[in-house]
Amino acid sequence: MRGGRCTRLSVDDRKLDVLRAIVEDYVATQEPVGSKALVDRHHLGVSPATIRNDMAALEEEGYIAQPHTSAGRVPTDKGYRLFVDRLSTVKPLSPPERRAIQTFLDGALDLDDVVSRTVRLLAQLTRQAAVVQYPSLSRSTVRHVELVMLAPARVLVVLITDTGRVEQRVVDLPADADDVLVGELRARINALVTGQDFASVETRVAELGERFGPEDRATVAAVTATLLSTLIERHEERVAVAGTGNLARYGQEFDHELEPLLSALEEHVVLLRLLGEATSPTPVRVRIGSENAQTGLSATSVVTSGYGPGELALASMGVVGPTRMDYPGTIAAVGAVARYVSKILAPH
Amino acid sequence: MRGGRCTRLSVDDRKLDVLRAIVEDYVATQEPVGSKALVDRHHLGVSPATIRNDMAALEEEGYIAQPHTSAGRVPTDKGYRLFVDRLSTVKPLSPPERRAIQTFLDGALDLDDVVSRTVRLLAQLTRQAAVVQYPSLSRSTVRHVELVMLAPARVLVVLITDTGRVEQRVVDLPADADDVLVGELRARINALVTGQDFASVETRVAELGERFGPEDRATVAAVTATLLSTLIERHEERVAVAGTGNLARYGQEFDHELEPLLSALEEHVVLLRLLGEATSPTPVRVRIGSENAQTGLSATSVVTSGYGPGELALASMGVVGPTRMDYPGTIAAVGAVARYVSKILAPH
DNA sequence: TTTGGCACTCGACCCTTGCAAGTGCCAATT
DNA sequence: AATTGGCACTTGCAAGGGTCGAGTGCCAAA
Repeated sequence: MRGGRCTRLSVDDRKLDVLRAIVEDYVATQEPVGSKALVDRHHLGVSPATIRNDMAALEEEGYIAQPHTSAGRVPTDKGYRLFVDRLSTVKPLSPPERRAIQTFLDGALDLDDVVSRTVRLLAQLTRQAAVVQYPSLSRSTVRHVELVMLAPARVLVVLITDTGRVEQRVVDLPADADDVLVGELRARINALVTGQDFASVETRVAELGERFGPEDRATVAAVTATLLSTLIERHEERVAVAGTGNLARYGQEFDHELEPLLSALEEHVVLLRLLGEATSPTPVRVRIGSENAQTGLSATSVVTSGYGPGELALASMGVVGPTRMDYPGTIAAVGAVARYVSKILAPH
Repeated sequence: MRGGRCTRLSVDDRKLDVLRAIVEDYVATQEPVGSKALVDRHHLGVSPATIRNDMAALEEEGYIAQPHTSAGRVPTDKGYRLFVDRLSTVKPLSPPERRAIQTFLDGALDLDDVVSRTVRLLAQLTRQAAVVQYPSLSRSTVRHVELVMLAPARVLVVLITDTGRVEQRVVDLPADADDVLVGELRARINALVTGQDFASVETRVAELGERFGPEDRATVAAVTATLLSTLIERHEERVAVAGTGNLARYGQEFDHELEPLLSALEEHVVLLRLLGEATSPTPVRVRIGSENAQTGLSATSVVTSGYGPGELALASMGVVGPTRMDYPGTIAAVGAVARYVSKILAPH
């Protein structure tokens, strides 16, 4: 009978098929799925009893589990992982969804607007919570540095990057300064750093003090120190969040764990760790349940993607939801949005 | 017996006393409160039966209601209103709370930092969701306007206010411009608007075009238009939110209404309407349940206060929570934080 | 290797019952 | 007139008990 009358699957192939069916059904219905329901909904050519054997094996191997002795099976984190890695095909977005991405993002005015639109778009498309990291400074180049005197011993430092991002800091100077000194400093800094990327700025600015008289060195040092700390500390600091309300719909399911989840979504430090360091824009990354235990979100899955103009990603964006999420759909949405935003950010 | 052996309350006074007791007990226990429990916990010198009569009267007048025919009484919005207006005394903050406010806010670096610390502080003190509006531009004065050429026909407009706020916009010019023109424009704009408040800027900038040659007028107009729209549109736009997780603790109580609430807390437009227009920093304002029905938050109460350096408030901050909240404590916390932040923002 | 049958488990649901809290009313008291 | 104790009534809630159904594991047969 093996390899017989029709295109027959080998045993292991069918087991994987069963796992896929379990994941799909469970994600759709939110209820433990049993052997009978499985053969009804998917046309596997075998009887429930056969499925039961396969399920027992899958449970043995840790891919599924049963919440109660006599209930259906539920995928484990390990099961979802296998599903994502080997069993799912990327689900292409529907034309309306594609249109939504375009119309939603094309009207963006500046960088802030791009980010805020993106995060709301992601939340809406996936019906989950979305997180978007502002493009990091480290990979951008400096467009302009502006110094503005606020008081005799206070200067506002404004840093403008080629991605249109503006960072500001107030510096208290060790001694009073005049417009001439500040003007000269502004000119020299700009001559040194305009067009440079972050790493270069660090080395170039260091030598700056030598070109000024000893009496001004402290002032120069204060300004450059602030400039550098702005670059470093605000490095990848800011994130935008939207769609937390979508998680409340799953509320019952997270049970009483909703509060720490919402708290975590307000903690930008946690979110940044969650988004991880961006590598290259293309691949979408999935972390499932216990895989992000360090961040205290072991009940959730996270789907992220880097984005940015070139081949290198400037930052990350992603979606946070229950482990029982529609992985193919979410992966497709995050990937599509990340690609589109990257295109928008490309130099024009 | 009236006015007899001890300090006796008149009937109406006792009814109010009963209402106060009901509100306090209900807020503390979250459970409908009955006549027996009332005389046990508060030493009113009368029997449960008497209290029952008073409660019947209070219900008649709409201050309390019973969820089920034979359950205890629960305050209505009208009851809370009376409680807040006439029955509650401001509960002074505990010394640890005062210390927390100081240590938490004193380390703030710049305006962004003040706002983000404030909102987290409020959320922590009240154990509810907190909202803080960034100081509005309209009451601030202009410290400096900076123009930076990004490309021959693109200029970045940066607006710096005396509160340390920085707003930015990119302008596409109708024609190429050179550094000379931009430099002159920068000088003229700053001469006109530095130190002026928003209302003055609007009139002063209008005449600017006349001082330039006809060929440059379109360029000048583009820049000034952006400057004005920045002042107007970003008017009171930004808000910070924290503590949404605290609302999840009340989760059961909001029942399935948690999702729209979380969504509303992400809609800055709604929040701004909620905070309302700030008048003067001092009085704390309370909106209870149905009183803010327009914003779709009729199940919640909102406690707000204006804040800002002078007698006029620059912006508002507040707290959103269930109608069954600890009003005296919340009012005290919001008031104290608003006063402290105002002090920090005062010119130094 | 697959299949049908069968006994077993266990949560979900429904119904009943008892309980406790709370109310409203009334007659008695001060 | 206000207050009080008593009493009957309502009603949600929790506990107990029985049934049902979905699902499993195992085993013998094909």
